[in-house]
Amino acid sequence: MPYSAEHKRQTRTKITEAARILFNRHGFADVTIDAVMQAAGLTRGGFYNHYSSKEALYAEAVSSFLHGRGAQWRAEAGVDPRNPTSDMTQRMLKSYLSPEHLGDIDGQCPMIALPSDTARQGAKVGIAYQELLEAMVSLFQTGFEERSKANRDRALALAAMCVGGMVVAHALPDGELSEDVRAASYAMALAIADGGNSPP
Amino acid sequence: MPYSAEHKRQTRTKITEAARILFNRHGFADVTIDAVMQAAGLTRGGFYNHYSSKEALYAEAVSSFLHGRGAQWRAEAGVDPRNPTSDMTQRMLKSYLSPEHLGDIDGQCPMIALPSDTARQGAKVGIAYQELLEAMVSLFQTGFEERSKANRDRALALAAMCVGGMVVAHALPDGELSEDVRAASYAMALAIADGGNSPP
DNA sequence: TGTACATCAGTGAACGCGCGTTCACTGATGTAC
DNA sequence: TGTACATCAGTGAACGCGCGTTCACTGATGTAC
Repeated sequence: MPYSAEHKRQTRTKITEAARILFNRHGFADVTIDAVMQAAGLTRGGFYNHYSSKEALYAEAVSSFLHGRGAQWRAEAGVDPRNPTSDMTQRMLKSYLSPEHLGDIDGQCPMIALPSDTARQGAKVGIAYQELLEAMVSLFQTGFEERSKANRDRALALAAMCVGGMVVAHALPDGELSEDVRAASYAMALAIADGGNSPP
Repeated sequence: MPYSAEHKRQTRTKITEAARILFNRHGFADVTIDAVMQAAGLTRGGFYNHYSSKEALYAEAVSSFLHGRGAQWRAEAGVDPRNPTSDMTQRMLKSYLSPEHLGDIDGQCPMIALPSDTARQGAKVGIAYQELLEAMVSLFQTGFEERSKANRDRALALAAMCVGGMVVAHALPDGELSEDVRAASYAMALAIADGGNSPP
């Protein structure tokens, strides 16, 4: 069995990672298979040894964020849901709604970079998006002391605030307004997180 | 001067409106000039009598929402910023974050349907997006009694909550989770709007 | 009032280009002996 | 240990298709007389 399975796995990861970055930068339609393979140091034809279609690649690129770039990013922020600290949610919000995250197109959470592409792709892509959201919601829930319907709703709204603040800031060309939206969203998210079990 | 200016203006509006709906449904890349012109009851070639490029059309399609479908939609919701009532903000939130708005792909606010397309297009598109956001923020500010930095921030965060809740709900394939996000965002938005001048 | 004319919105064929995907081939590598 | 072999990851040319845009032409309509 020439070329170990490990070798193939690594190549596939290189492709996925290159794709994730390019999709973040340019969106689904404006990224070509050729560009992805070149960024991964390979040539066009080999793509179909690893993925059955461009859409399948897209789904995995979104999905890969959770355990790849996203995990690294949580580690840097000192956020670990399996070992929750009292300020975990605050750390998460600070990092997610930071100017650095907004400016880091390549490393940005795909929920921000790709929502409208995602909404129009096939089932696999939607599932990948949902995985990301559920991870985020679950993290917020872990940060709350009590597990209740009210707190789940709070976690969902908090996730919407995080994604919404960044999506809007990202779409605005005016840097000042963009920054104002980000900062206001961050402040409001903190307030929501600090609030009691009932909405503010 | 054959064909009155009025006639040309009407044709242009037909094209823009057809485009707005198709872009909402399928996104920038997956809408062809041919499809737009057909939907407007015209043929491909005439397009460039009205617009200089597909991107210019896109910008105007986004922009047109404010005084077109969006104005109609505000009227139906009983929201008029020039004649503010005490429950204007509540009405706005109820309508924007409603299940109906979420399901109405064709008539949906472009801030929800097209954010990632928008972020990657040219300057005109960004400006159009910003117009929509500013209109929304301004409406929320009008609804608040006092004009202050804290209330502007509250209006910005509220807008982020509205867009975020809908964008996320829109991207999720699981109808139940999608509905939970929408409902939680709506409840939280109401709480934010009802709160005092300080964050909750 | 009626008619010739000029304009330009609209038509539809054609152009050029790039992309997703396929395919016959190559050659690096692990295995059998 | 060394060598022939089989496998399949990777190559790069080619295919087919569709799209944005251009262009020469048509014909509906307002105006001048």
